[in-house]
Formats: sequence, C-alpha cells, structure tokens
Amino acid sequence: MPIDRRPLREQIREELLSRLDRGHFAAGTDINEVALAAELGVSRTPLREALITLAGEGVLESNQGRGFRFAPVSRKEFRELCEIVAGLEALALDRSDPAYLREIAPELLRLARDFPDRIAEQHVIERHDDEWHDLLVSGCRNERLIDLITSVKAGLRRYAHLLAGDDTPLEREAAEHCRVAELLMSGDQAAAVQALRDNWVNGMERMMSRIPST
Amino acid sequence: MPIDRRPLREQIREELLSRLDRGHFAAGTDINEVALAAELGVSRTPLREALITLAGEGVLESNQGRGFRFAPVSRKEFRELCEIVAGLEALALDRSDPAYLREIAPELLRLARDFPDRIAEQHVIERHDDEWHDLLVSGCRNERLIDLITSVKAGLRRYAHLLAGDDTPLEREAAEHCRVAELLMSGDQAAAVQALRDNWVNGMERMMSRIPST
DNA sequence: TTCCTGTGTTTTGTATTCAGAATTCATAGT
DNA sequence: ACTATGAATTCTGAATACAAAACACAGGAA
Repeated sequence: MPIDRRPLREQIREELLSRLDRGHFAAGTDINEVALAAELGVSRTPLREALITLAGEGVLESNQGRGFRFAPVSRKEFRELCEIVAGLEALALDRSDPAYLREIAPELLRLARDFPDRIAEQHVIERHDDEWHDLLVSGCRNERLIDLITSVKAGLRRYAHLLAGDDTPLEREAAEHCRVAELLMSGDQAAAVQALRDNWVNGMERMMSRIPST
Repeated sequence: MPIDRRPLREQIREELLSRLDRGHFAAGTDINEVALAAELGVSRTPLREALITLAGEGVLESNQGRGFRFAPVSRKEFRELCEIVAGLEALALDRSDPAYLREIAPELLRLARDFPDRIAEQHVIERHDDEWHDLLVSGCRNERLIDLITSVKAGLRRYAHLLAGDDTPLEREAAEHCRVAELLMSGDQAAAVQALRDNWVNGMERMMSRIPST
C-alpha cells in the first residue's frame, strides 16, 4: 500500500474537519494551539498552517493577537453560503457535458431513491448526500470550479450537525434529488439546473429554523 | 496615523500580490523561501503562512517536498477562472438591492466613460477596471460572496500583465461597462446581469490569444 | 464601591534550529 | 558515450525557542 506522503497541514486540516462533523467543537469557541497540537501529536507549526487554510475557507476566523476560533454560526452566514454553493453547483451543472449527464442520470436516480432511511446515522446521511452532489458535478471540466465548490462547502460543515433528528427534511431532499435526476434523464439540462437551485434554496429554508438566532 | 497592526502574513501576501501585478515573478517559477524571506526582511514562518494562503487562492501551487511556485498560466485555467468570476459577479449583481443599483448607476456610467485612455499606464488601467467592478458589486449584502470574488480574482492577477499593449480591447471593455451601467439606470436588472456575464465572456475571448499556448 | 494601574501568567506571533527529502554533480561501470 | 549509483548540497517540512501581545487579577486611589 502507498504510504501517506501528504504534508501534515493537509492531514491536520482533514482531521479537524472530521472532528467538526462529529460535533467536537462548539461554534464560537477559541482554539488553544498548544493544547490542540499536543492532542493531535504534532507541533504548532503545521497546526497553524492548517488553521490558516481553514480560516481562508471561512471555517475559522482569526483576530490579531487572539488566535483562531470556530466562526460562530448564524442564519445570515448560512444563507450566504447556500446562495453561493447553489450558484456554483448550478454553474457546474450548466457547463457539464450533456451526454455525460445523461449517462450518469440513472445512477443519480438510484442514489436518490436509496437515500438512507431514518434509521441511518447522521454521518451516513451526510456522506450519502455529499456523494450525490459530487457525482452530479463530476462531469464539469472546470477543475477550478470543482475545487472551489469543495472549499466553500467546508464552511457549510459547521452547520451539518444541526440537521440531526427530524426526518421529513430528508424525504424532501431525496424527492428533489430524484427530480433533478429525472430531468437529466429526459435531457432537459436547463430545467435540471433550476431544480438544483431550488433544491439548495429549499434545503436552506428547511435548515433555517434550526439555527440559533445567535 | 494608525500604525499597521495586521499579522505579517497578510502584509506579505499583499506585497507578493503587488509584485505579481508588476510582473516581478515569472509564472511557473519556483519560490526560494529563504531568499524571498531575506528579501522581504521577515522570517520563513510568516512567509510560508502567506504562501499557504496564496496557494489556497490558487495563485500558487505546492508540491510535497518541492515547495511553492507560481502556478503556470494556461488558457484552460484562465477560461475557468473567468467563468467562475462571471458567475459570481452575476450572482452578486442579481442579489443586489435594485434601488441601490439605480443610485450608483450614474457613477458607474461616469467611471466607464472616464476609462483611462491609451496613454495611461498599465496598473492605472487595471486599478480603474477593478474599481468599476468593485463598485458594481458593492450593493450585494452577501459578504461571503464579496470575499470569495476578491479571493478568486487574486488568481486572475497572474494574467493581468498580459493585457498590456493593445488598445482596442480597452475600448470594448469601456463600451461594455457603459452598457451595463445604462441597463441599470433603466432599471432592467436582469439584462444588466446578462450584460455583465457577456462582458466577462468577451473580455476572456479578447485575452485568450495573448496567453501562451502553454 | 468602582475604576484605574501595574504585575504576573497565558497564549499567540515570529524567529531559529533541526531533520529529512529532492536535486545536483561527479564517478564508475557497461 | 551513456547510464546508473552515490555522495554532497540545497531546500523544504516540522519542531523548538524566543518575543510580544492579550488576559487575569490584585492592590490602591478617587
């Protein structure tokens, strides 16, 4: 097996995002660099590099002399991020090869129908949702755009755990995914783009009430 | 006067971008950290932090064990970046307050007509162009989006100097800006959004031929 | 009491040092 | 002549050390 030869800052970044998904960090709390570095078993240098990367992605914020902290969640920011990702994914879908889209449409439909039912754990659901969106935009040849989407979505991870609990949102989500897939199968790309936008807007609305008003 | 109390990494980042604008760095060349740090009069630590930030923005690329280098320019990447910025600015304009847009439309028109003539130096033209676009999206309340646009545009800076020389592109650019402004004055926001997209697409086409084929 | 001030502690920001990977160059073997 | 091997060098990646800013708290003056 190939051994992991990526720089530590990247591994640290992923570990932190993973912990964020699992709700390890409360939004708005400061990060103690020495403590976190010790916990991760690395020195402060690569840890700070990871923190700076995450700050660039909007997951963290930094203040001069006060270090880093997880940016507090807010409805405003969540709306802004959803708006951006909606626009970017729509753009990606719009610029995808129609033939390729028709090709993957059945798989998209299958995934949408296989949406994990209520018994599934939180992170399983999220992974499944990500998988669907990733496949959807996989036909876009604009690599920069794909990277950007991934990066902006990292900022959304702070909101993921808020989804836990209720089931009806998931069913709606699945239904909307089905609709996008069906439109792609019928070859109506423009309509699919619009349906995707709607999916994001609706998903945003569904989450909105769960976000503490600040 | 207030003294500069921002972290070094930010100052370094701006200095590097500024030098990039002035063509100090040839695209595709490696960065020697010790040499550059010495030249800037700082240590490698904050320099590396700035480099990592720039890598996150796509201005630089990094390879394990090989450090950082200015990402080589390519038509593909340029097209990708323009497509993204076009989409983002269009989104920003679309989500702006119509009343505010009508308010700034005259100023936008004035700026477009005052487009520096051929005698002006390169960086004056670029600054002027940036100013126009910044004002255009200044009415967008999506702060995250504004930041993102700024960040993606940093990646475009590597292409700015290629614009030097020819004049007709500038006249076209000015004419298109006028058109956007006029549409905003007439209150037709949707048409203005489309004109802005066209502006980016056309600008991209105008630049395309100037980019070395690899 | 309340507010200011000064001192000690904690934590970040920056510099320096150390270790290891990549590159270069010289040399030996085919 | 060309390739392969290996040592020397250069540079990055990571750890540690140092400096300075922010924070906490105690003591004193209004």
